[in-house]
Amino acid sequence: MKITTWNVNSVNVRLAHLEQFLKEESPTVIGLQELKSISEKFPIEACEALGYHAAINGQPTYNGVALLSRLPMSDILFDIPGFEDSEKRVITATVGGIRVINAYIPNGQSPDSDKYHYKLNWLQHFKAFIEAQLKRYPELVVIGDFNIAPTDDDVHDPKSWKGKVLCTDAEREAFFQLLDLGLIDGLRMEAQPAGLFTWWDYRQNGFEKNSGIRIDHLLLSTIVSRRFVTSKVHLEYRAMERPSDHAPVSIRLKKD
DNA sequence: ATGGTAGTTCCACTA
Repeated sequence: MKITTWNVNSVNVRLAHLEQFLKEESPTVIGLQELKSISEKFPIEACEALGYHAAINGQPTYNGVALLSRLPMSDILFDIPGFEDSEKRVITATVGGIRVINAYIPNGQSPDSDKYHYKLNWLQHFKAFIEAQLKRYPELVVIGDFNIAPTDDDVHDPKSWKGKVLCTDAEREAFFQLLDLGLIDGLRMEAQPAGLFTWWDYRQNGFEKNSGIRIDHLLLSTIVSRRFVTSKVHLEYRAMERPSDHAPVSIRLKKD
């Protein structure tokens, strides 16, 4: 089983890249973020033609998330139940016995903005949601664009990022509170070389210089983590012509 | 300290 997360930064602009990824990498399930599309304009036929079922939580202009799966999806859940939020950031489904929560966590803009407080508050509700889901579905993964670089090892230049949004102590604390629920950072299950990132700024040739950060994550529940085989950041998709600013990130699991 | 790029929408806003 292969599980992928990818912030595509507009699903319609990135459709050719997405189709190539589905063809060549054939993930069992992929969580997409930043669709920037209403559900009605999601390229569902193109995905179905490649053998994927689609569950879509779209929104005009901003946000929007979806799950594509080779296997049928069940118990599909939209957003965070009981949390009033006009932004479409979460979609959850059960695939092949695994509960997959796919999220686009708020960016927060800057620590002195209202959006930053919205982010921290959002994370508290997200934590409660994961906790409840874990009780019901112990075989669970949380994937997506977390907009948090957990440690300085996840940042190309920790000095310049210190105290900036995505790297503040409060955001990192919220991230580790998610792990404290009983989740493991999938990409840290095996030793990694320094400079392992998933997002690079479009500006200043960020990717060419590998001045990136690691903000896209796959968190595995204890039971799922026992099936871990390997993980991969698909750098070649960030190196393409007119790419998303995020690379797809995958983990592979043993059958049981 | 600033501004660099990309996507969408109505030309500013978010990232």
